[in-house]
Amino acid sequence: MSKNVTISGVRDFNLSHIFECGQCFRWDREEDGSYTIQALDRVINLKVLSENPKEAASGNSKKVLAENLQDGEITLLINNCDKAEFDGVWHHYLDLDRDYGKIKNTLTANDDSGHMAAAAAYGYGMRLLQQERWETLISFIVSQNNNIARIKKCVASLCENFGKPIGVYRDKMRYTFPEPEVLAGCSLEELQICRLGYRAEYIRQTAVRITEDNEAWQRAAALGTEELSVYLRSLPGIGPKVANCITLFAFGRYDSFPIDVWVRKVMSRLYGLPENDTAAMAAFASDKFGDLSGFAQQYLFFYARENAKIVLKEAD
DNA sequence: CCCCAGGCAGTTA
DNA sequence: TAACTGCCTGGG
Repeated sequence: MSKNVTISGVRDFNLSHIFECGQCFRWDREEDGSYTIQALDRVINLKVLSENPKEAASGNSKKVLAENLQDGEITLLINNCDKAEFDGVWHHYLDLDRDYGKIKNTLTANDDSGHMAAAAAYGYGMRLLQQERWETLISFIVSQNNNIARIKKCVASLCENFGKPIGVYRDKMRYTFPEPEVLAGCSLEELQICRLGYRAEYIRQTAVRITEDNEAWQRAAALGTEELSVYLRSLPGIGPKVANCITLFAFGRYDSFPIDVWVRKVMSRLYGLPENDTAAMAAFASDKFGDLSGFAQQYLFFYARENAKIVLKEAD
């Protein structure tokens, strides 16, 4: 509890944009604005010590769409973690080696509509986390036809009921994400303790598949993006959207472009593509965003969802 | 009480 | 292959 480490000179880093853009589900926003994160069989608390002066000066950054959200350096305070652990584990998890300013510039320069520029400015400090494969796979099966509040509860319940305790932090016992063999050994009734609904059967069957043919699962990481996607979609409960989330969030395939209801709205109402033509949307992303499609998707998704009334008001 | 949430799978035409 | 529909659950 007393271990601390500070990291200064961090650019393009905004806690709420990173954790509330829907890529991960095991975090809690604390009263002081810090975030407690559970991942990699560990738990830490992240706090931003020095705010971007320009953003702070703007008063309410949520209401400002563009100019005021320029880059600035912040200092991170990480609790329950020492320097060695941060360097060895969390630095990579938080994707701190990547230059997001450069990514935003490239995406913006390739889109003269101005929508990408607005979305990237709005989502200032968003980063794609380098998440664990197995946890991400199960979490996004849970996510289908579901809302974020309930997804978080389901995932937390899976950990509390079937994970291993890793100690008390901030007055709560923390647990690891359950291993494939554990979920594979659960009956449907046992899994339903977590209120997973019809997704319980998908999770059980997928856990069984991955346990029984673990080699295929291990080999998947070496596959090309399309072959990886085919493999993932062969697992119960994984369709095109969930597969794209997994390749993007857990396998670092940044050419992935998950198309969900929000991205569909953006593509149709901002970029003028036919509402139901996901193939055209995928082709558009591939052409316009290329190897940076995943970053574009996160900026656009977050921008649309947080500003639905403003951004998507035209065409009802 | 109704609507629906970051879809998927099975069934029709 | 495109369109249609049911699905667990609980938040708003």
